[in-house]
Amino acid sequence: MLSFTEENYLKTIYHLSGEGQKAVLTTELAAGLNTRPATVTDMLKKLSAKDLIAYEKYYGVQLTKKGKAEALLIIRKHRLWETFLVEKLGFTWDEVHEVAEQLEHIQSPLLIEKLDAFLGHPKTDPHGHPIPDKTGKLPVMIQTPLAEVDVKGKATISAVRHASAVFLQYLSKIGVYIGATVQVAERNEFDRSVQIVIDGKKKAYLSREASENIMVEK
Amino acid sequence: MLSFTEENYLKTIYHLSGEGQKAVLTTELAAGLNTRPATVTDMLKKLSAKDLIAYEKYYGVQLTKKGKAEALLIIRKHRLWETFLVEKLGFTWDEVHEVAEQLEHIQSPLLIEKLDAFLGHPKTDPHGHPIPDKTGKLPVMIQTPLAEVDVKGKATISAVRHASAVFLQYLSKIGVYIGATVQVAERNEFDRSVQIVIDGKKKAYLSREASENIMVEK
DNA sequence: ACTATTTTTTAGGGTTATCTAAATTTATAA
DNA sequence: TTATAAATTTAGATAACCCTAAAAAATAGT
Ligand SMILES: [Mn+2]
Ligand SMILES: [Mn+2]
Ligand SMILES: [Mn+2]
Ligand SMILES: [Mn+2]
Repeated sequence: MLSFTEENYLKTIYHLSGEGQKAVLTTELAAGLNTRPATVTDMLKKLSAKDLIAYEKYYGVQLTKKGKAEALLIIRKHRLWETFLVEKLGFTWDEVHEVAEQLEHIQSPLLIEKLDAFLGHPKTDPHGHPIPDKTGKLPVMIQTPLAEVDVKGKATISAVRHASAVFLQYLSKIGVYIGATVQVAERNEFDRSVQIVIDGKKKAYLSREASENIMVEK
Repeated sequence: MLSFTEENYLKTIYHLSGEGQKAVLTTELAAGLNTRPATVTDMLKKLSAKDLIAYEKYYGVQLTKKGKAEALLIIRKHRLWETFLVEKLGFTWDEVHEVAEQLEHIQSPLLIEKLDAFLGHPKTDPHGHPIPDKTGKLPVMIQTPLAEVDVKGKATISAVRHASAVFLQYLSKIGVYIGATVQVAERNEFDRSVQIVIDGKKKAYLSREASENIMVEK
């Protein structure tokens, strides 16, 4: 069985590698886990011995099939719990991440299957992120950043790229939420900021950076 | 903040001391926590330094006011989660304890208050055990063991004393559940075993030991 | 190609929670 | 009261995880 710490390493490697594509470097991992490179090296040896990662000294690390499956299970639990907190307990989308960081480590296959059923087998979490099914399969999502939507183009907000509390609180304040319809009214070609209309009513201005972190379906 | 292990010590001291009355000895604690007396001694020094227990070498340990408050918070979380698992997720009463042992350590005051509200501020858990309120106050329960009910006497089953999976599964099998009405049809004076009638219909035989571990309200 | 810089690993410790075995203290019983 | 038994504590280690500082390897700049 994996320790709390080992699980966090696997999950972070998965995210930093772009869902398991490219290799992750020691320093990136140290930054992502808020720890020191020397500490990371220690743990990489341990995870490598357990066949959860392929580790090449000085050239970074990738998840093995086994490691990826573990990572996806933890992400499944994280996103199911976030969904529970919002849908059933009335948390706001900016309050759930920290609690889910703890709940994702609870060990009970029965619990997670019952929770999934209780929530009606959701496909996405409160941030629009896909929830892996029990075999680790991710629902396919066709999404583009709002930054790439043409002027006058309409789209539906389907996810946020980063789920930091300040960003989410800002989005709530200006009226952006998952499921909202947006139209790009105007794009400033100088700094790529946009003016949008939400649900055909509310107007809001977004910086290029904000619009790159909001994902839409057309 | 308390570690996982420290929390388990406080909770176990609370239970073994009879809700904080008598002192608990090192060996009892070692047995209750499935560890060695030497390990317990180490931890008692640590908890004592943190003013969570009053520890007198060779004469056992008692919770301080602070330690008791922490213990009651953990018990509150444990029992709320057990209630959630049964009421909302459809677990049976013999499946919840192990999972609640993990969930009770999740740190989030907001979570526990929202969970309490979601469950409708329950007073007791699936085993009939009282749930402390957020100030640590326990609802008063007037209960007697079924072993002490007079022959022909009627009562309502309100709790089980021990919540081990085998005992609970046995009770379910013979038709005993919290809220059931029981009448003691006959008591064998030789071994104090009883014959009971559940809800005026189902008959069952109980050993003295079983009847001492079933609590009723008259 | 050869320094200088950056990244990564190794060396050497520290903390928490655990253990077994030995020493000490308390309890029991002749 | 004094020896023996039982309970408890102390001594000495180990494992997991983390740290800083030093050494080694890889990369970049001339
Ligand atoms: Mn999250
Ligand atoms: Mn999320
Ligand atoms: Mn329990
Ligand atoms: Mn219970």
